[in-house]
Formats: sequence, C-alpha cells, structure tokens
Amino acid sequence: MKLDTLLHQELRLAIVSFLANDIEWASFNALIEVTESTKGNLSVQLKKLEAADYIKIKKRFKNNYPLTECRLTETGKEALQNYIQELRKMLNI
Amino acid sequence: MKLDTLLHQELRLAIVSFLANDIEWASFNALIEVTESTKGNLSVQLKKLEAADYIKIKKRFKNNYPLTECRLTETGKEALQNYIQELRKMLNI
DNA sequence: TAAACTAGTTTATGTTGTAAACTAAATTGT
DNA sequence: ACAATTTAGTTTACAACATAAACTAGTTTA
Repeated sequence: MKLDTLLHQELRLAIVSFLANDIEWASFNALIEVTESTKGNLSVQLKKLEAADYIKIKKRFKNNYPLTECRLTETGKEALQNYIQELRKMLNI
Repeated sequence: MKLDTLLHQELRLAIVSFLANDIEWASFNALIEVTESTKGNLSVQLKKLEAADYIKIKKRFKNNYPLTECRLTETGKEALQNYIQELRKMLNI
C-alpha cells in the first residue's frame, strides 16, 4: 500500500512516462495526442504534477500563439522509478 | 488510455494480484493483512470485484464465526494479465 | 449477564477525475 | 472591417470514487 497516488492515475502516469522517454520538452498539443486526453483534463493534471514538482511548465509564444511546454524534473523522474519499482513488487513482474 | 479502471486502483489491484499468486481461496482476514487495508474498504472493493466477476466470494461458518473467502475467476485472471500488458506498454518495462 | 471480541456491512464524507463551458487572442472569409 | 472560426489553453460543475467511522449481528469470556 504505497503506490504514489499522484502517479497512480492514468493520465498523469501517461504524461510522466511519456516525458520520461527521452523527451526534453513536450508541448501541450503533443501531450494531447499521445495521451488522447481532453484539453481540460490535461490542463488540470499538468498543474497537479507541477505543484508536486514532478514536471516543469514553461509558457511562451510561438507564431503569435501561446505555447505550453513541459519536461520532467529530477523529482519526477525519481518518483516514476520508485512507482515502477513498487508496482513490480506488487505484481511481481 | 486503456487501463482497466477496475484494476487501476491500489486496493483492488493488491487483492487481485495477491489472489493471482497461486492462492486458491483467501479469507477476508488474510486479505486485510496482506493489503493492510481496513475492513470497510476491503468489503466495498471485494463487492466491486465480484460484481465484475473478477472474483468469486464464498461465505460459510467456521468455528461458529462467519468466514468470507475469495478466489480469482478466469475473467479476473485474464483482466489482470491484460492490465499488466497495457501497463508494460505504457511504461515500457 | 455485561463487557469485549469477531467478522464483517452500510453510509456519510471528503477527494478526485473529467468534460463542458468559458476566456482570450489570432486568423480567415466576405 | 468585422463576424465567424480556429488556436490554445483554463475554470468549474458535476459525477464517480475511495475511505473510515459507525453500525449490525452474533460469540466468547469473566
């Protein structure tokens, strides 16, 4: 009973595991695509991950449009490793 | 975005993965111990797993006391295998 | 025979997840 | 020029969920 509750949620786990896959910075829209989520849900979950310092969010403008980009922090990376470890123990895989 | 939502919850996953480990029938109290959950929570989650036909619940009396025992169904076993597969894809582990 | 214990279930509460509705600005069509 | 549409998100309202406290029902013990 020790799975990181922040990571033990489908969308947040999808975000973090995608960012962990060597992605430096991923855009909001890239995350929409890979996670197949809605914008509202993604926005909310990104904020939660940022609040926990699992990801860093950078906002800028590109071609006059707002652009939100995210990357994993060290904290987030470690949390994911830890989560995976616990999961493996639990499922013994 | 296709993790089985019934299994993607800590207590239910703990129950099912424990039952998958070659356990034939596990008692309510055994489940309390291995999952370190409360009785109320366990009772609720067992019902949900039973409703989905992931587990079978058998009630009888032992030494005058009620005894609740559970085992995994084939449906439950398959659901777990599938869940693990999806998870591995997602986390690529 | 009252108190304490066993083995659960029900429910009340707060927490969470999610999509619909909204904001704000840029672009396009007429 | 200005209305309609599109881009890029955020807010929030509602539904679903998880959980522990309170409860039920019976048993054992002192």
